[in-house]
Formats: sequence, structure tokens, C-alpha cells
Amino acid sequence: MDKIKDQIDLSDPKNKRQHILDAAYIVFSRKGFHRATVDEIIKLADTGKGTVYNYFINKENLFYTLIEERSAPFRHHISNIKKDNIPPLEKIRLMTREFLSFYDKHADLWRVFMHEVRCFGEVGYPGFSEEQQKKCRRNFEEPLETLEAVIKEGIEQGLLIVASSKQAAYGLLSAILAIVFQKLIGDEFDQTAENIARVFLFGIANK
Amino acid sequence: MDKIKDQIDLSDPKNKRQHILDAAYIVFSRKGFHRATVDEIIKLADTGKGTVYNYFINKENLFYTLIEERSAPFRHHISNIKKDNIPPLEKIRLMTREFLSFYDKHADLWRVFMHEVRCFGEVGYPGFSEEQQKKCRRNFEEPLETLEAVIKEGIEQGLLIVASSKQAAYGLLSAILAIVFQKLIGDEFDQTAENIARVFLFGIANK
Amino acid sequence: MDKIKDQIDLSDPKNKRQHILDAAYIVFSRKGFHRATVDEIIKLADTGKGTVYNYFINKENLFYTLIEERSAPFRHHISNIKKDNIPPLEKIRLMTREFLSFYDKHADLWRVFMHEVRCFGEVGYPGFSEEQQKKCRRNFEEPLETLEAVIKEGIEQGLLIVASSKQAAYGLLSAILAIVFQKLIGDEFDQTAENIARVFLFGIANK
Amino acid sequence: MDKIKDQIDLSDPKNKRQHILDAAYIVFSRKGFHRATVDEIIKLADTGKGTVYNYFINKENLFYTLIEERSAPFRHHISNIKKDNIPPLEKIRLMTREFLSFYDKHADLWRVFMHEVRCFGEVGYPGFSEEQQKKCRRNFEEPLETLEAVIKEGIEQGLLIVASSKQAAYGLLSAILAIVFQKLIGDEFDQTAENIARVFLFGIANK
DNA sequence: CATGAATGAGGATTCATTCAT
DNA sequence: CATGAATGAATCCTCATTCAT
Repeated sequence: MDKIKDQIDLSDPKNKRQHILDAAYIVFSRKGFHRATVDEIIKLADTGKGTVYNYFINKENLFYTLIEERSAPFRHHISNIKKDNIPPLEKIRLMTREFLSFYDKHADLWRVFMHEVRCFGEVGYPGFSEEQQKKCRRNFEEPLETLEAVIKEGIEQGLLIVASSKQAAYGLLSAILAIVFQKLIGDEFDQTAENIARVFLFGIANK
Repeated sequence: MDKIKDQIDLSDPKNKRQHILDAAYIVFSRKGFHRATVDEIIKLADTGKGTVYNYFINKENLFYTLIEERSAPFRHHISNIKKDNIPPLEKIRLMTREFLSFYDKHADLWRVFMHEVRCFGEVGYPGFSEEQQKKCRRNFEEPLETLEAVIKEGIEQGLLIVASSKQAAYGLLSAILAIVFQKLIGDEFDQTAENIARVFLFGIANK
Repeated sequence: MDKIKDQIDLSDPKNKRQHILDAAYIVFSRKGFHRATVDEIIKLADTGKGTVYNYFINKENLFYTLIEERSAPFRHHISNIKKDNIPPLEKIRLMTREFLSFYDKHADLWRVFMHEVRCFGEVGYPGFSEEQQKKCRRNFEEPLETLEAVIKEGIEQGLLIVASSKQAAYGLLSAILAIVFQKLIGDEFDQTAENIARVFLFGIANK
Repeated sequence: MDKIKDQIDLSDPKNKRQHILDAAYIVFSRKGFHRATVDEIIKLADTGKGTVYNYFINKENLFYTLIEERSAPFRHHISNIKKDNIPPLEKIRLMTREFLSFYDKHADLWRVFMHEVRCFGEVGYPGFSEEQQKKCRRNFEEPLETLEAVIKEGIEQGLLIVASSKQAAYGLLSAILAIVFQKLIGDEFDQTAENIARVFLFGIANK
């Protein structure tokens, strides 16, 4: 337990909010949304229960904020790669790296997120407006759409052959996700990223 | 609501156990494990609360039993394809079809299953021994290992080029899962299965 | 504390619902709505916390149900007096007795009720629809309107002189309420009822 | 909301204490004691949370102080009328006016006060001594006793016929209260005051 | 004095599970 | 076996109050 606490820098007496978010990251990742309790989070964040509710409307909102905070830089990166002046296939390679890196780092939280996002905004979730719900979904939809757009680029330039750019994007993404979620990456990160992109682009059949 | 009840055949006054399982299938698929309540299940199964606990140790056990029951025939099919006397690439094609078919049919339940399976058997779950937990995981590990074995066959016969057969299997599986979970299949099931297998085998780059 | 428990007949093992209502009556009357806790109610009712929520949607609903249950017979009596074939002044006399008797018996609960009813149905009260709210208000509005109608009868028959029948009804009612709430009745109930009706009808000035 | 804020003169940067009292008046009147939150009060008073506790021991004390402040001038007026050298019936008439005027102005706050005063000073209320509690009750007891004294005067002078001067005083007061609380006054304030006093003195029966 | 971030005791509510019938 | 009333542990959330700045 003390080992876990060390993962959160409590040396800074200010910024309780960040401590809570960091603690929530750990607990939500481990337990999932429902099994995670506010009590466990505050114990880890070394703070009072009320403090959580000073910063976040409720448990949902805490989770949602966490997702937003963690995915913001990633979404930025993906968006930038698309704007780069490089060939589509190279973009796909880079994006694969980026997706792999992000999902590897946040594998556990993201697994929880992708499971819970479907139920958010259902009846009985105050402080979670229709709009926030949509914004929440954008966290995984947007990067995917960007990837799809790049695949479309490749198709238009005659570089890729595929029936549905959407299916292709989902396929690539989920290959990454599956690898990550099963924790197969280990130390050969570069190799794995390369493999995924290569299989996706050229297949595994020996021609 | 009555429409839903029609999905369960209540004409047979005996076999309460099956009614409960069928109702549980619907509720767990819709709500996920935690948001599903025993109350909702028994209302749908048109039975009493105590009856559930006559047949199943607890909520986890009900869920677990449900998973076992639904995946048994699928595991059989996959196992049979492997034993077939046909080329590995053809086996991969057939397996892709089978995976796609099964996961499409049980997409919602399986999503829930794959999320919850990680926490099952944690401390505080009576009636869920270490062994049962392992058996539970076999429901998605076994078919995957069979697929991996076939990919290995292909590699050994020089038909496939891929660094890690395990990664390849996960990649193919997850491509299927992602497509299914995002409900992109629509009516062109055959086409989709073909596309996935083709991209996996030959890539999307235009060579 | 044990003395209080004796006020509730626990000899009947059935009818938990009534035990809860009886306990709620005592606690709400003593503490008011907000200071009353479900914990205290169940301790008095000698039941489990969940049992309360089997019978009542929430604390508000428990309170509301209590009010309904207690005022039903009273509303009936008042309604019957109006229909009686006796002179209006006699009806007023009888109604005064009835009001006095009812409000004396339920003085504490009614004080709480009349204070809380204004806030019921505000935002954040699930299980308390607009309609239920209105129905709730009827518990004190209806008997009052009946009294007003009788006063009107008296006016029409030239027996009473008063500017506003509504004001008159409120005046008589509240004279009763005030007396009761201040617990001035003591043992001379009959005398008190007579006094109130007489002052109301003939004034206190010595002509 | 801004409209409400305008009701409090914030132009004076000093005198935070009064701002808080004014804000408390509004919030307590609207929400009652329990539903009123310190947060809402300070938002309206445009001050910090700690400031409230610089001036008042706790929420109860803030409420109590508010009551004291508002009733002081009223109690003074009533006391003066009694000392006036005019006939008892005229005093009753004037007092009726005064009561009506005061309770009309502070109807909402007083309703809350009269409901809460019963629980004040119960166990667990620090900073609220037995003595303060008594002093608090004097705010409605004293004017009433003065009215009662005047009625006694009238009885002694053979002007009034009534069994209990206390009951009579309560009756008159509560008639006023009821009318006010139900907001029936409207614009005809003078007329209403006159009506109440007349009915009380001479009754409504047509002799 | 003024402030507001931090706190935690207290309370309402949910829901899996039991057990007497 | 079937049932469902009864249960209470577990959990989220509120809000008065404190105290360091």
C-alpha cells in the first residue's frame, strides 16, 4: 500500500486536485469504475472526502475529468501527425506508434473507460449532461476519425486498397488495443509498433 | 418491455433455471455486470428472487455460468476447424468467419465478460475458487490459442510471415472484435468476414 | 427509550409497514422532517433499514404516506358534516369540534407537515411528482374549503355577516390551530371547542 | 438572481455583518432553516465563508440573531400601545394592525422561526445555552402576553366576555397569522385589519 | 478581520443475499 | 423447489465548521 502511495507525489502540499486525479487514476485503473470507491481514492490521495466533491461534481465527473485530462495531449499529437507534410503510409506508421504508446501507457484506465462510456449519461446521472456525454465520447472517436481520414488520403492517392476506410481504421486501432490490453508489448515497443503497421499495410501472407 | 419478455419462452413452466439464464443474458448484455440487478433479471424471468439462489451460488456465479453455456458450442466449432484437413490459410478464413459470427451474436455480453473477467476471483468472492476463475478465462483464451496454433502451422509451412504468432492472433481477433463491437457489420456479413481475413493476410497496401 | 417503543405494538410480527409508519409518526412529530433520521425510525420500528425502502420510495414518500393515512378519516368526517341536514351554525360548531379533535391529536405531525409541504416537490425530489404534490396539499386544503362552503351557506341564509368567507374560514381554522399548537386544551376539550365556536360566531365584545 | 442581490445594499464595503444578516433573511425565508445553506447565504452576501463564523457562532446563532434583530422594533411598538392611555378595545384594534403589519412583512421568516424554535437548544447545539433559548422564545411570547394583558384589561372593565384571556389572545393572533401566511391580504391591508378585529370583537353571527 | 480550501461526521439509499413459509 | 419479505453492509454525497494565510 505504501508502495502505491509513493506513486503519487505528496511532497507538494498544494494541488489537492491533482493528487485526487492521480489517486483516481490508480484506483479506477485497477478496480474499474464500479468497484472503485471514493474512500479508497481519498485514502490514496491522502485527503478528505469532501475535498473530492469540492473539485468534482460526483464520481462520474471525476472519472470523466480524468479521461479528458489524460487524452488531451494524445489527441493533440494525432491531430498534428495528420497535418504533417509526409506520405500517408508514413502517417499511418507514426500514428500506429502514437496509438500504441498512448494505449500502452493508459491501457487499464482506457479499458475501463471504453466499457463505461456506453452507460454514461443514462438516467440518474446528474451533472452529466447530454453535451458532456458527447464530449466524452469524442475522446476515442476523434483520434479514430483522424486515422480514418489518413487512410482515406492513402486510398485517394492509390496507395491503399480497402473496402471501407472506417472498418480499416477500426481494425488497425483494435489490433493495437488488443495487443496492449493483453500486455504483449514488453520491451520490444519499437518492434511491436513496426510489426503492427507492417502487417496492416502488407499482410502476413508470404507472396 | 413485453416485447422483451417474448424473447424468453415462458411456455415451459419447468426449467426455471433456463429462464433465469435467458433473462440474465439480456440484462447483463444491456446493463453490464454491476448495473444489472437481480431484481430486473427475475422480473424478466418471471420468477422469485430466492429461485435464483437455488440454482446459482451468487450473481457472479450466474454470470459465469451464462458465459460457459454460451461459449461451449463456439469453442467446439473452433476446435473442429483446427482438426479439419484443409490448408492453414483456409482454416484462418473459416475461423475468422466463426469468430465474427460468434462475437457478433454475443457482442454485448462478451464486452461485459471481457471487462469483468479481470476482477473475478478477487478477494471477497465466495463460491469462486481459483480454479473456477482459471476455467472462466479459458473461455476466451482457448479459441485464441487454437487460432494461434493454426497461424503457427502457416508459418511452419512457409505460408505466413510474422514475428509473433501470438501477436498476430490477438491482432486478427481484436480486429474482428472491434468491428463487431462497433456494429459495423450490418447486412454484408460475408463480405465483412472476407475483408478482414484478406486484409489480415495480404495487407491493404497496393503492391 | 423503551417507554417509547411500547407505544408501538410489536406483538404482531406481520405488518412491518404499519410498524414503520407508527415509528415514523413519532419521530417526525418530535424532530420535524429534517432532523428525523431513518436510523431512528427503524430503531423504533425494530426493523431493518432496507425494509423501509421496500415500502416507501424514500423519506419524503414515507412522510407523505403518513400524512395521507392519518388525514383520510378526518377528511371523511368533515365531508359528512357538510352533507348533514342541520343548520349552518350547527355545522360550524360540529366542524370546530372535529378540527379541534383532529389537530389536537396530530398537532405535532401537522405542524411539521404544514411547514414542509411548501418545499415538497422542489427540484431534487424524485418519487414526488407534481401530481402527488398537489394531492398532498389537498390534505389541508380540502377540509378548509368544506368549512368555507358551510360559511358561505350561512352567509346566503343571512345567518352570518362576513366580508370574505375564505378569510373567515382561515381565521376560524387558525384560531383552532394556534390553540392546539400551544397545547392549551388540557382536559376541558368540550369547553374549548365551544369557546372557539362561540367567539367566532358572536365575538368577545360584551354588547 | 442579480435582482435578488440588489435587495442587499452592497455599496457599503464595511458592515459585512449586516450584509450577512440581510442575505440570511432572504435565504432562510425562502428555504427554511435546514434547506438553507451557508454557501447560498455567503454568495448572496458576497462574502467569504469564514466571515460568517467571525460574527456568528454557528448557523443556529445566525438565525437566532436575525430573529432578534427583526423583532426588536415590533416588540417595542406593541409594548408602547399597551402603555397608551386609550380604551382596551382601541388597543386591541391597534395591536391587531401592528401584528398584521409585522407578520405580513416577515411572514416567511416567521413561519420558519415558529417551526424551528421548538428544536433549538436540544442536545448537541453548542453555543446555544438554556438561557439564550428562552430569550429566543420571548420573541413571540412577549408580544402575545402583552396582547393578553390588554384583553384582561378589557375583561376587568366588563368590555369583553371570554373564558380564557390566553386562549383569546392566541386565537386573535393566529387568525392574523393564518391570513398572513396564506397571503390573503393583497392590497386591502386596512380593510383586512379592520375585519379581523371586528370579527374577533363582535363575531360573525348576524344578531 | 477576511478568506476559502480542506475536512469528516452524518445521513439517505441501493441491492445482493438469506430464510421462513 | 418456489417464493418474496426482511435485512444491513456498503457507498455516495452534503454541508456546517475550522484554520492557515
